[in-house]
Amino acid sequence: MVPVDDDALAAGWHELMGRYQRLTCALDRELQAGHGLSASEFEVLQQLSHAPDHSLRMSELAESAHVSQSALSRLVSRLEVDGLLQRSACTQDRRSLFVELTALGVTRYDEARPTQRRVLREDTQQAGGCLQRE
Amino acid sequence: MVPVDDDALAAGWHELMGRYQRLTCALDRELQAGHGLSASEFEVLQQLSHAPDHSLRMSELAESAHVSQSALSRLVSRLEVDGLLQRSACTQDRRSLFVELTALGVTRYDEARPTQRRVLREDTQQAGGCLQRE
DNA sequence: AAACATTAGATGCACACTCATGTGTTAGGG
DNA sequence: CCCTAACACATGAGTGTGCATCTAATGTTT
Repeated sequence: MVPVDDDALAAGWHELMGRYQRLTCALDRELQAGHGLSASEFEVLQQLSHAPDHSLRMSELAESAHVSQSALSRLVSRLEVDGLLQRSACTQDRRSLFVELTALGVTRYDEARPTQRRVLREDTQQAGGCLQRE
Repeated sequence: MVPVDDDALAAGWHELMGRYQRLTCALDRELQAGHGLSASEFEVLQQLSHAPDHSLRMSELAESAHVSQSALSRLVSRLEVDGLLQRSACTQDRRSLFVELTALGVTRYDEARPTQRRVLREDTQQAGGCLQRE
């Protein structure tokens, strides 16, 4: 077991916090201005767009989009009002709900994706950001 | 210039989000339960404790703790009520305020630090977490 | 010196989040 | 079967945050 220096760990965490704050802030600003989406909302659309049939259970979606259960419930409500996705019952387990991207949701995601990618790229270049895997 | 794959960038960002959410959640839970501090509040105490005279200007503190100006203003108000720190005027520039850790604040930070380090260590081990620098 | 621009910090407001709990559904004993 | 536990999601209450704006102090221009 490699001995891990606590202070190095704290420094790493501090750096992670910084990068996260900076990126979240930039993404929120640009996605909101350009497409009326928050970073979390974009992330939800992204996970759905990568799912088979553009559809996932709420619980699966919460897991894969790194959003809490209650936050997802409200977030999905908002996006459903906007017409970007829709909930539908799950006949196998009536406790579950499926969330499915609408055509409008697909379009909105496709429009927003270049913006998100651009922000990520800009930050990575400017900050020597270590987003890519080693 | 190395060509950067947009999808790899997005994957890296997704991973960063996950690690941040997981750690923030764990830190908030444990620090709150054990010491009545949020992760942000702990971070502020930490920056102050590493500063000369345990004292920083609000603007410096906001920068180094990765907290927005308005969030810091309220956060400092809370911690001041709790007696962990105190604001004091800056005679050179009366727009600025100094924030200084009180004895109680130092104590509280020293108590909380092992908890924070433990959470970081546990997460790093469990998730192969890449917190340490390369 | 007067007028204007800039900066530091506080605050009203709207909003998203967390926590705890409620409702309805499914699964597992006794 | 019935009763209880576990689960999926929704929701009310409380709280922290961001944005825009305000006040006060400083810097700059003419």
